[in-house]
Amino acid sequence: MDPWISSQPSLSLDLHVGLPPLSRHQAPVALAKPKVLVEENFLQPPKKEPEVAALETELQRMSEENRRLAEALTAVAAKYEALRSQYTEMVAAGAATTTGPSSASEGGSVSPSRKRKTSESLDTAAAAPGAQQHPHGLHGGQHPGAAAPPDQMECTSGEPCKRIREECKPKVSKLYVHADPSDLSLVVKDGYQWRKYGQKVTKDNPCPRAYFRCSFAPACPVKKKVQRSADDSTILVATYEGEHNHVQPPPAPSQQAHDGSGASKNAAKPPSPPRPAAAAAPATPHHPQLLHHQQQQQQQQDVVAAMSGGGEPVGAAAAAASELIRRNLAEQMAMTLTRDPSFKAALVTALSGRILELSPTKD
DNA sequence: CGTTTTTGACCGGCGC
DNA sequence: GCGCCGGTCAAAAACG
Repeated sequence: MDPWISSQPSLSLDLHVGLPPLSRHQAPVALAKPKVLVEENFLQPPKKEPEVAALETELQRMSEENRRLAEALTAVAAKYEALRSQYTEMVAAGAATTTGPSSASEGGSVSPSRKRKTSESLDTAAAAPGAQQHPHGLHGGQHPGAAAPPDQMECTSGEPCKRIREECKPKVSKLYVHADPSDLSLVVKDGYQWRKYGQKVTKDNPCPRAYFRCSFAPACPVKKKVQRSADDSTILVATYEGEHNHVQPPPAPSQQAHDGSGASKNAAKPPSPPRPAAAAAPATPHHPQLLHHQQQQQQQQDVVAAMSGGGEPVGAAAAAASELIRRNLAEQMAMTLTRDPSFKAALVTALSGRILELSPTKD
């Protein structure tokens, strides 16, 4: 019987547990826990109609599939880590051979502070508290806060340091955001709080470049440069340097007042619509890690384009490479999501709410 | 009144 | 050595 069930077409646990093709790689881990919730709260009714049985079977099947996918994901992650460490070693070896033992060689001749006034060094000292322990932290990867800004690496020599600094550039990412042409503000909403500390007109671009610093955490080394594209003034190019060593600020009730350089007081500037504005660019990410993934995606797509001979007809090999890269990216994004505790919590909350909503006892 | 933005000046890197 | 240029500082102004 259970008229409730038959009257619930949405009983299908319509939480997208039934993975669309694309999410096949990302769902397993994230859904593992909520699935338990479902089983505990949901399958207890003793009576099992055929539909329920079918659903249960389906659920089990998906559980199995999820497990398989989770294993595959783990394997891929392991391979990725191995490759990454290989790459890191190669880069380190390259730096060692071209520059020698670096920092020690010329030590001492450092300018005590590259800043102007003498008191400045305090600033950098305070800005690198504890967390910045990775002298050669090549792209901190998934470790938020494992990144030391290039300028603050404990390298005290001249050239070697420079070279290493350049090789650590991967931590610089770019984000292209489509902005309303009438909106003159250089505001890129990315979920963080930014404080503008400078603006400059650069040579190669008539539009001024704005410099932002993360204002949420005083010691956060992340900097952001925002400038309109020289080619298309409707495109804002945001360049991020470094990685946040703190959690993302809680989502503001009124988002528009929080990100983008504390735009709350930009009365002189036209009020930008709260909409994140992301037509030409990957949608404004609320998770900076996603942002970085998007950057990586773009970079890797560029690589693919370069591999294909830039302009020449793309061969099957390039297409295959592109496909491979897409898959890898999807997997990386899935890993990022599944590692994010807040994402899991949100998922659990959503599932719980949904289940309660559907529950026959709720009435 | 506290915080943020503006903006001119300063500093260091780099090319010539 | 010199000049250009990008990045940053910091005082003053603006804002809520």
